[in-house]
Amino acid sequence: MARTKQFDQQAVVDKAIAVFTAKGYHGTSAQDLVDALGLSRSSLYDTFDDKHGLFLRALEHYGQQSARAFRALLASSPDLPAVLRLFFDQLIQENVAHGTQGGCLMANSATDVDALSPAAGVLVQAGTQAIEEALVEAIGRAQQTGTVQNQHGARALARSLHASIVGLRVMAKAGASQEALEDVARLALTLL
Amino acid sequence: MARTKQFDQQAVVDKAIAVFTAKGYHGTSAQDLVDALGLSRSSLYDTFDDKHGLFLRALEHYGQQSARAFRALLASSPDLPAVLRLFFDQLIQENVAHGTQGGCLMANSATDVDALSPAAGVLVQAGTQAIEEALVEAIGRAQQTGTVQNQHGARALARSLHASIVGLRVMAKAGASQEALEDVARLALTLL
DNA sequence: TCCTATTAGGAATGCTTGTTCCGTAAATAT
DNA sequence: ATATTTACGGAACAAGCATTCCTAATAGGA
Repeated sequence: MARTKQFDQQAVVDKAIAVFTAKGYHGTSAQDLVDALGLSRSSLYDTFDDKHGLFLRALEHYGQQSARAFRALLASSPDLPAVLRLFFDQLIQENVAHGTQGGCLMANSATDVDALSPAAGVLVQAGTQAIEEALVEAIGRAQQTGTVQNQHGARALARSLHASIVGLRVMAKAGASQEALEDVARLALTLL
Repeated sequence: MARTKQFDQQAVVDKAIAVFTAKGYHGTSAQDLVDALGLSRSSLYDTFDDKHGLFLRALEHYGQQSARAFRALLASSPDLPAVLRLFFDQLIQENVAHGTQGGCLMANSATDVDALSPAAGVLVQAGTQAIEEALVEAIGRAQQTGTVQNQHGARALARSLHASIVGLRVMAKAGASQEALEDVARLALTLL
């Protein structure tokens, strides 16, 4: 019947994730998006309704993508503490390499969730919950095989670890040193 | 020689802290500030140069104020774990009462420090550092009296606790349940 | 091949933003 | 008491914002 879309919608959303992560929602202008995504204003508004619609899509996609990746990582080895140590190391290396730049769209959005929409709040809650569930499952499995001690419940451990991960990310953006981040990671893992 | 300022500069900065905390820097307009601070545009620009100048003042003042309050709290009793438990309880109650609203201007600013100025980055770094130092001193003292175990260094413990506090705040804004926040607090304190 | 639905591009719009400017009122120093 | 310096309030400004609309190009179905 008609012309097909000339751009990969998924790829555009990925680029939008990068822009929103770097500049924040309010700090990103429509012009910024047009420049970075490589499509016209009209296509942008036709496809995503408006700036906020694109942001929601980006947030949703980021949440699903990061949860999936995290779940895969946790399942990649039976030695959960080792996997998490690796995860923390990578996280720290990223932050050392990129300085205060980069970061987590979910955490960034959480801090100004009031200034965003209720819909964004729902997505943030869902995203963080998904990470927690992934950790709960992995810790539960590791506790059954004796890889992780049973002193604390799997869910409590998951929440604690998650808070440490989030805290580490924020402290990294606040300009913490590599040693500081390593201390955070090391002590967080002693709870397992 | 001339007229004196008719408003309390400190009080104005305090109000600005509240506005910036609630709406974020980019989400706060000059009109928002005029409405909330109760002074005219010209007085605002005469006194603080511009919006960003006021923000820096607010950030600096918030950092000093919260560090001072935190230091006082930590010194209020020789039983450091009990004091910190109380601190966490208060933090959780605040977040339960006010929902996702409120929060920490320092943490909020840290997440979009890229979109702000280098000067803001310096203030964020100084603010977080002050909190860490307060914790290091208090933990060091508690370790000497045997109130806190010596298994981990004071600085590592301070950094770990700080990350948990920050993580807890962000998770609260992300819509975490009271039980989740309590789990985070409880496990963070087991390291002492 | 022609028709038509739908894209892309970009000019145009109205609104909000941060900031400045000016006339007026007020307070202190002499 | 007066002069002078300054804060004050609000109107005014230019720039940037998100969004819409119109036109021309394009790709697929008949």
